[in-house]
Amino acid sequence: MLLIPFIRANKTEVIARLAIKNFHNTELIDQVLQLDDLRKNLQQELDELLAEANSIAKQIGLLFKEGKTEAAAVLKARNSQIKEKTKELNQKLAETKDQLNEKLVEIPNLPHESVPPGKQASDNITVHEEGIIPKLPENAVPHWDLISKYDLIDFELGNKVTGAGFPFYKGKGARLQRALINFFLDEAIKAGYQEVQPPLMVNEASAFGTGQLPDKEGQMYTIGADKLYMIPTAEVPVTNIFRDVILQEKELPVKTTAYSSCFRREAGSWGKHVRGLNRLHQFDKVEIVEVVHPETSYQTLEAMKAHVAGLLQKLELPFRILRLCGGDMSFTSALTFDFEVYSAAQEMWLEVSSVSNFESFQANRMKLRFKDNNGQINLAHTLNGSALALPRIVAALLENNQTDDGINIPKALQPYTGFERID
RNA sequence: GGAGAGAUGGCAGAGUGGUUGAAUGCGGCGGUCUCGAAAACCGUUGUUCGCUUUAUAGUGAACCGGGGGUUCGAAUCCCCCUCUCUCCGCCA
Repeated sequence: MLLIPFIRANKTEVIARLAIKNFHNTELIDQVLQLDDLRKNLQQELDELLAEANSIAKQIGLLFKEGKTEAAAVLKARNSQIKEKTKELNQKLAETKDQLNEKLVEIPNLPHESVPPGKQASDNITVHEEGIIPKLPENAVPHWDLISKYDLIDFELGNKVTGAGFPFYKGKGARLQRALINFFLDEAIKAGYQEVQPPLMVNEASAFGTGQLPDKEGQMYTIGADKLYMIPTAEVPVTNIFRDVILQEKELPVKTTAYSSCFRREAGSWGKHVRGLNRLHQFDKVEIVEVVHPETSYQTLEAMKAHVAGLLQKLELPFRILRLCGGDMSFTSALTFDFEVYSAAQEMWLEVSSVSNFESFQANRMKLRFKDNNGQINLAHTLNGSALALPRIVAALLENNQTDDGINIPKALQPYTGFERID
């Protein structure tokens, strides 16, 4: 969430920049500022009363020691009255804080100045494109046909055991998955990220910390009996490692990578865009997360992009990078680049990674700070990116590398798969 | 799941109603000493919110797992919740 003093000092700019994200609720901004004023007034009033009560209580203590019980009784009565007032004020203050927070949390992050305006995916800007789109054989087919031809993934079985969108990976299909996970993790470790294996469920506070709550409750699977949420991405448990943490400046940057299964309800999507591996309820992903000094977060964003691009180059996949427009960006992001690979048989670009700088938005929500060398406490910046999401990578690998009698595995991956071809 | 014990500052650990934001030790930071370092010694050491002609300053308030209560006054008494540990049961 945004800092109130910042909103107050830059109200016009805040409104203008939120408009890029198609957020036009200026009333909400005003309400936040008004509630904050009220909060301050109540705080002041309450503090004064409490100060008086404290001093009287001390006097009573002294009077008792001197045996002046009558004088003490007078003060006691006075303090009882003050106490009634503080109770009232306290309640008002708590209510005001709740209301303020409720509103504040509804204001999205400000987009970076380089974010183009726009309403939907078609307004995104392609900033980079590389790799060769392969010429497929005459009888080339989409990955779902290849998957059944070589018996790599069983959707029907997943359907039986769990439901649509929860496939079984089998044989070389399963081994390809495992190879990709190890490849991605090893590359991340080489780039200086520390590996963690996070829990696959998180509590409410964590889901709030990274911004899934209160907004996107519907996106997550919930474990109602235990008030837990299945993670939609490893970003959630990994970033929340740092919730309520004050780091030392010299500890920055903190670079973390994690492999996890991800669970997304994604209700209401049908058609060929969700066919095969294009969209699943459970999928695997390797995520990279960084906590950095505010001054270096945009350099870090570039480094993360380079890392993701390197992975796709090694996998020999044609890809492009998009600068997301205001309307297509997430609530929490300040600047996001999407990576899409070309899936040659579907003749479609598939999103395989999203790399974002959240600046201090998440950090403010989860109170992730660092103490600088002058002893000052500041909010850190957080970033994350997929490096990479598996299913669509698998789809593109299968389609782009198909031949009449098999599928070739890219060289970089062969040490991990232990085989060079699927046939 | 059953029984018991506990939750205090970065860590360890005192504190059972009245200048206790909290002894002491360790760690951290600054200094003295030293060519330098170690040792020793001295000093310092949390977070949040408010106010003060925004001040690496002053001042008020809050915080001893979380929430509520008793009291003029609570880390200290009472209630609820959460978590941790030990033993038993179960289990990979």
